[in-house]
Amino acid sequence: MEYNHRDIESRWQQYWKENKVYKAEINPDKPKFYVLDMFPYPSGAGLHVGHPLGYIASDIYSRFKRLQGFNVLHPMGYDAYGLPAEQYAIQTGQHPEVTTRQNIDRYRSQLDKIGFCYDWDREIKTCDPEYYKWTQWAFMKMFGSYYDKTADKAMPVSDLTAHFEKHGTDGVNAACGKEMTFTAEEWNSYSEKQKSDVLMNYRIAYLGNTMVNWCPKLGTVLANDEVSEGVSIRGGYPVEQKLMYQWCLRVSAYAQRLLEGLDRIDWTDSLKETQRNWIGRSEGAEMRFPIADSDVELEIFTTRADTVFGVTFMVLAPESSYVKMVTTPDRKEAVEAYLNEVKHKTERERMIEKTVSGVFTGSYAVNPLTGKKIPVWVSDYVLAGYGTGAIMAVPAHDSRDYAFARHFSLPIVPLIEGCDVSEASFDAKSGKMINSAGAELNLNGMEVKDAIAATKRFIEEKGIGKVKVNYRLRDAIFSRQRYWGEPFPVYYKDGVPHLLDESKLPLLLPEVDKFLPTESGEPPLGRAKEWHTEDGYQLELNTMPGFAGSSAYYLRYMDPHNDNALVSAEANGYWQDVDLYIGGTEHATGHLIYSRFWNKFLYDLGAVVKDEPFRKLINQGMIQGRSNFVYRIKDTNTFVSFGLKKDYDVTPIHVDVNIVSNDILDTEKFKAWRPEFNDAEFVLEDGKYVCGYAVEKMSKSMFNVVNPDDIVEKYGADTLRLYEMFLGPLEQSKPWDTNGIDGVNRFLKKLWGLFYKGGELLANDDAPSKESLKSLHKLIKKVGWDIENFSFNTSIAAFMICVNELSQQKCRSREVLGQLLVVLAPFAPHIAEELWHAIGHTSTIVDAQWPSFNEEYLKEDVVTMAVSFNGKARYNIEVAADTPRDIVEKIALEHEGAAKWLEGKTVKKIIVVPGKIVNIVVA
RNA sequence: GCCUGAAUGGUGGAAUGGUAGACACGAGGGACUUAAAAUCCCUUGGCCAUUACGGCUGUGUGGGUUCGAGUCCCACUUCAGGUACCA
Repeated sequence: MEYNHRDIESRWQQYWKENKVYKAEINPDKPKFYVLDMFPYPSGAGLHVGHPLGYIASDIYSRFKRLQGFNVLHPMGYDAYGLPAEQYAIQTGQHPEVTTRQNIDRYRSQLDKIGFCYDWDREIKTCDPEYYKWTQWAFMKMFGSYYDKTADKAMPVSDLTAHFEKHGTDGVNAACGKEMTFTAEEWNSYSEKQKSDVLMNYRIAYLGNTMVNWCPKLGTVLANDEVSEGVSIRGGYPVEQKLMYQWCLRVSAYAQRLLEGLDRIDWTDSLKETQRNWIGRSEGAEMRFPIADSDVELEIFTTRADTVFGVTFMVLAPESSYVKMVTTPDRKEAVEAYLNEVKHKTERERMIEKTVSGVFTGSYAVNPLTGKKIPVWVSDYVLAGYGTGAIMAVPAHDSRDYAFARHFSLPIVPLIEGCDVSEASFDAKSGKMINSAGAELNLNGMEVKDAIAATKRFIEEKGIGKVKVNYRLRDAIFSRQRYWGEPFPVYYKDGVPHLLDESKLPLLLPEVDKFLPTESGEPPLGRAKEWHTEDGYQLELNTMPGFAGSSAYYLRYMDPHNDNALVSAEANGYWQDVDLYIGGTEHATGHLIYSRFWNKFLYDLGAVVKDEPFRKLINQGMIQGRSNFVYRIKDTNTFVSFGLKKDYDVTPIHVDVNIVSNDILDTEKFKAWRPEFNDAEFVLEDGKYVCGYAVEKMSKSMFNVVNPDDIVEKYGADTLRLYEMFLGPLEQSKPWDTNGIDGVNRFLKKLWGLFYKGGELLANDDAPSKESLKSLHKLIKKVGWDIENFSFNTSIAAFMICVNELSQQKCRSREVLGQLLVVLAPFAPHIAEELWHAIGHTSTIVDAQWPSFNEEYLKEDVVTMAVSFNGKARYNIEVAADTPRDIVEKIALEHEGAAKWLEGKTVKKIIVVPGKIVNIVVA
């Protein structure tokens, strides 16, 4: 009987499915283990071989944990809301739900062929009302909460209003958009609209006027992580800044907790560092600079309080509200002209040009430490959204201020001993202070670090400013002007937003005639005829962004069909959190921040038991494409082989990788590939046409897409799984190269050959030989260690070695072969299951027990040790494994070769590494 | 600019500070075959030898620590990824 992967794999996949072998249920008698993949967005292109990489790794880990006796939760689902389906709908009129369902079906069939151990009964789709009910629910809870900084957690807004009624803002310590002060009387006299506006300043989900990334081509706003270098990540369309009234989530309130939480989770240092940078905590001081002859005070933020004696001008962001207050009448025209100029520059232009520009406002600020008057300028290098939107400029010690000062010929005062500011600023935070003495504060001679501390202390004492921590992390913009997303459970009554009653959830996405904005520029939901409450109030027209549905999906898997809660206390109490999360790094500053925020919020509510959702996270590398090229001689239809192309004037042309094998082109298939190549001619080398290659993104236009279905059809799922792991370290990005897949396929055939010869089963009940046990236990030890360390590629090498050894030993022991199969089962479950039953087992290998290895079998009787002189290996000696050190030394020195290396030298010392090395140090 | 990470044969990649190149691909040679495919065996970092299970050299560059460094430390070069007028 030959190894027939088609028959074996379909048969066992069917069996696992029918018997619900992978169903996970709460079992308090067993320890739980939750393994999660980042769920995919089902795109129209289907899966290519890069997608399953992480899924295969998590599948191996899940199966391994299960064999070890854990109750494993390993679910899968779809992040089903998204722009591509909607763009497609706009073009074709096809409802996004239809497209999405088709794509999901395609994904499912592709995934099924690879033999994953998902519990499909727990499948979720973010566009399913049963699921998005809980996305809407969480939004309502956020709307109904504010962040209390004293309690350091989210609290009900009703607590806040109760406080306002009694004490106004007195004693309130809450995260908010801007500081507010009012009395209880004032609060009580406010209209409903006014109260609503005030509360928006505190709610965790709030409506706010914010500068957003507006993408006119997509007709929607985008989050910061959906934009890169001034263009949208999806589609690559230009993005501009626009002020809009939008739903936002007060993620910034959680900045400190998001930062601290990183210390308690097992993620890579680089990913944690990326998040730390994104959160961007910086400690500094806020300081007030009064404007001369005016009541206005400029509040600025600085991390370099020590440089206050070197401030030679002030700069305001163009969007800053200070600009109007300080511009003098004679400068009004110039300032307005500048603001207008800046407004019409897109983010992209600003970034590319990076030219210095600005305008003087006509006002002067007074340095509170020196009393000197300094000019106030406006420039677009200061950002409105960070700090206070105003800075004190210290050109000697900040490169941006330096460029500005040089451009406008403003003075530069060095503050650090020995620094040279004739060519560039001195930005380093080290050295001794000079030129920094005022009437009340003298920093001269201090180290920068001490000077910063001294200045902070001084300004707090004098009431000039206060110590302040700033974060770069912004609130998340939560509105999208799109159709294909979760509707907000919100309606408007007299311009005031209200929540729907919880019993009305889920609020279903309505039908529309077209998926485009309305003529009046409203989002697509403006087209829905019945889009209002029973009593006629208008429902919210925006929908939620992509990250809404993916922020808590891991919780829903714990209890996917619960209609009364996102997750029951019982299910959450048992499954707790994700023990292992596998996915790409591209989510580092998007999903992985939002999820952590969302989870912490739910934790504050008491809805979940863990405040960090993902205990350990592994990032699988990206699989890039490997494109092949043919070289056409200019103005001909003749193609020249790679090695000879230098002799001709050629144009490289992408060629479909599926008609190339080991970089050799199948010239007949090439002629048939496209009509224009039908009469192609070739200049060959050694009778072959050799193609060039390049590593590029895997995409249709490069003709380098490799479909997993084709691999499964030709070699089988087990071969695909092994080969994907064998390509290299999981976390490393690498190009897909089908060359080499024969190696792992041969391995599976050899494995099969251990069990069958002809049609005859070879396994027997003979006692296993000592060397077979050694081969086996070496494998068990190695693979167990490898899986825990995600070093799957080296495991596969170990399997190959083991099978070769057992084959040479003619090992047919049922016991040894059985344990080999159990160890292999996480990697190649189909063939393992098949052979497991072939040698007489009746229960599935999925439920077998991971074998423990026995060190006794691994011990060597005789070991070979390398003898080296001054570290250079010279000859080997063989000694019994338990030979004492002094005897080993003696044997090494008595070796026939020793004399040659010892001639005329004296032995200084001998280092013995048992079982490995004897190093003789000679003079 | 800043932050990560990487650099080892023709290729993908192995190596708790202990004989670098496991395992695999590719290539070359051989067996079987009318032939091909499949399968099996041998060789395969470079250089020099080939009477020798022989010598030299070798993990981006230059230093250092060590009996011993691909691995640790310092400086540098190159590449990849992330991030940026964040004061």
